[in-house]
Amino acid sequence: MARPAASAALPSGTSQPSPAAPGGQVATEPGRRAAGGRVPGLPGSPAPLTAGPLAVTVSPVGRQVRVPKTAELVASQLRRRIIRGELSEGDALPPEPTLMTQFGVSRPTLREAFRVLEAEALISVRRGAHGGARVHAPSPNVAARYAGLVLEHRGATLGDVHQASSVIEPPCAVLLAERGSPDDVAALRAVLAEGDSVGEEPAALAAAQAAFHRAVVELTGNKSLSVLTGMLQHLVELTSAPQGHASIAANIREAPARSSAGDEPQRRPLGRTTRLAHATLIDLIERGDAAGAGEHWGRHLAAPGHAVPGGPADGCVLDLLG
Amino acid sequence: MARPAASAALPSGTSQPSPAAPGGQVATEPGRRAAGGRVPGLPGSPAPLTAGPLAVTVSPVGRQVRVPKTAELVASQLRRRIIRGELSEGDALPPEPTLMTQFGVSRPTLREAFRVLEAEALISVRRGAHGGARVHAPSPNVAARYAGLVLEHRGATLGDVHQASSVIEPPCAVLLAERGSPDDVAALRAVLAEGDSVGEEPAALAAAQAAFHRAVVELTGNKSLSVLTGMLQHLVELTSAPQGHASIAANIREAPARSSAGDEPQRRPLGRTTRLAHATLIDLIERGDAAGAGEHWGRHLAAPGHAVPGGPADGCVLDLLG
DNA sequence: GCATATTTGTGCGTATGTATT
DNA sequence: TAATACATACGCACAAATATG
Repeated sequence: MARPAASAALPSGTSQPSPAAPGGQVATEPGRRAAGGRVPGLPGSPAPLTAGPLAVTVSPVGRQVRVPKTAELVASQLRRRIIRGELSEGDALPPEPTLMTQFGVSRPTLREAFRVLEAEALISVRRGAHGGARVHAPSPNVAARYAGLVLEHRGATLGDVHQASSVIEPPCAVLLAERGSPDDVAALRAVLAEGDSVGEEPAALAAAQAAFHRAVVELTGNKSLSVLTGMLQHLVELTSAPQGHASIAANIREAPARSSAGDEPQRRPLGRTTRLAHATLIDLIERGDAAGAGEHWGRHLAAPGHAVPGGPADGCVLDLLG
Repeated sequence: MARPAASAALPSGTSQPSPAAPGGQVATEPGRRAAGGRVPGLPGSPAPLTAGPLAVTVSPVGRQVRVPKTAELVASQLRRRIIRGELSEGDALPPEPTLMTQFGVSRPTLREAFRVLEAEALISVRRGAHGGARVHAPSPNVAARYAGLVLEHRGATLGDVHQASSVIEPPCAVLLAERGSPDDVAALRAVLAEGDSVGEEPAALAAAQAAFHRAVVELTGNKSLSVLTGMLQHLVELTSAPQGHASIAANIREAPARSSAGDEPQRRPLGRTTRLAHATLIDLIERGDAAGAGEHWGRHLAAPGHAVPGGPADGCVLDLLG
C-alpha cells in the first residue's frame, strides 16, 4: 500500500536460461541443501531431561542428503531475497505467470513454493484484482510458533516458559545497571509512561506490561536475546489468548481503582505493585546498582502474582493447535 | 524402517464427509486461523534497539483475518496429529491417493500441504517404491533456522548469538548449584567423560564441548531454556560449519598433546583449559557454591578463547542462505 | 451491478526415481 | 545384473471463487 511495489524483474540477474535444468530454469546448484534441514538424530526419545546420557550428538562427517524439490529451490531463492532485504516489507511479488516464466517452473510448483513461504509468514498472498503475493519481514512470532510446537510435543507447561523468562531477564537488568546509560533509563521511563497512557482494557494492560519486559531485554542491544524473549512472550500471549486472557488481566490490576490512596490518583491503570516494581527497576538501573537490579527483577519475575493465575501456571502449552 | 508403520486410517475419527466444504471434505472450521501467523506490527523499521519508542504493540480487539487455504488446513491437521504424538517419529503416512480420498482434496493441494510440512521438517517425502511421507519429531533446529533468518535479517552477528548463551547459561549453573543434586553432578561428570572418549577429530570435540554446555541447561529441567539453548547452539554450528569449522576446532584444543605434563597423560583430547573449566564447574556445583558457579561459568563463557576465533566473533549470521 | 484481473482448486498425463524380483 | 512395479515429481489446461475499479 505505502510503496509503489517494485514488482518488476524479480530474479533480475539470474534469469539466463541455464539449459539443462531438471524441469526448467531454476538454478539448480546440486551441492546446496536448500531450505528444509533434515534432522539426523532424535530417533524417538523425548529428550532425556533428568540424568540420562543426554544424547551427545556425535556429528558424523557427512550428513543425510535429501534431494531438493524444485518448489523448495524456488522458495529458497525467494526467501533469500526477502531475508537479505532485496525485497522488503510490503513489496509485491510479480503475478504468477511472470514468476513462472522467470523461474521456469509450472504453476503447481510455484504454488507449492508460495505455500511454504506463506506458512513461514514471509509472504501473504491474496487473490482478486491487484492481489498477489506481498512480502513481510521475518518475525520472531513464527520461530516462536515452531518452538512452541516443539515444547508442546515435549509436554512443556506455561510455567516452564515463564521460568525461562525469569532466567533470561535478570542478567539483562544487571547489564543495564552496569552500563548505566542515561539513554536506557530514559527509554525505560518512556515505556513505563506509555503503559500509563493506555486505557483500562485488559489486553492493552498486558501488552504494556510485556512491552516493558521486552524493553529491558532489547535495550541490552543483544538481538538474539531480544528475539528469544519475543518468542517467549509471543508463546505466552498465544496460549493465554483464547481462554485465560481475562483472568490474566484481572491479575494484572490487583487493586482496580485505588485512586484515593494519595499519590498520583489518576494515571496508573497498570497494576499497582507491578508498576511499582517496574519503576523500582528503573531507579536501580539509574543508580547503577547492578546486583540490586538483578535481584529485584528476579524477585519480581518469581512473584506469584506475576505468573499466570489459576494454580502454579502449569497449563500445557497445547493451545497452539486448537 | 524400525517400526511397521501404522499407515492405515489416518484421519480416523474425522473422515465423515462434512457436506459443504469448499473443495472437498476438509473440516473447514471457519473461525480458526490455521498455521501461518500474520504479523500485525513491524511496518518496516529494523527494530529500534537503542532508545526509540520500542514499538509497544497495542494489540487491537480484532486481528487481521486471512482466508485459510485448503492446503494449510490439510497441513494443520497433519501437523496436529504429529505434535500430539498420534503420529510419532518414523511412522509412514498413507500414500497420496489414500490421503487424497481421506481429506477429499486433489493431489496438488495435498502436495502443497506436503511441501509445507516438509519445510517444517515434520515429514520427509521420498519417492520410489515404499517411498512416501515419513513423520519426524519436531526439533529445535527448525525453530533455530527461522530464528536465524530473523537475526540475519536484523544483521545480528555470531558474537551476538554467543553473548546470548553467555547470558542464559550462568543462571542455570547457579540453579544447579543451589539445588545440589548428586544426580546432576553425576550426569555432568558422565558428559565430561564422554567428551574425553571421543577421538581427536575437530567436529567431535566441538560436539562434545557443546554437549556439556547443553547439559548444564537441560539438567535444570526447564524445557524452554533447553530448546532456546539448542537453537543458539544449532545456529553457531550452522554458520560455522561451512568455513570456520576447522578454525574453531583448532581453537578448542589449545595445547594439542600435552601428554608429558604429568596428570592423566592420555585421556583428555578436549581443550586443556576448556576441560578444566568444565570440571571446575562440576566441583563448584557439587560444593553447592552457587555464586561461585555462576561467576565461574560466566567468566568461562566470556573468555576470548571460548568464542569463535578470528577477531571478536563478529561474522554476520548470514550463512544460513548460502 | 458489471467487467476484469488474479489466485484457487481440480483432473489427468508423463517423467523420474527407488525397491523388489 | 536386468526387468518390473510402485510412488512421487512435474507439467498442461480448465472451471470456480474473489477482490478491485
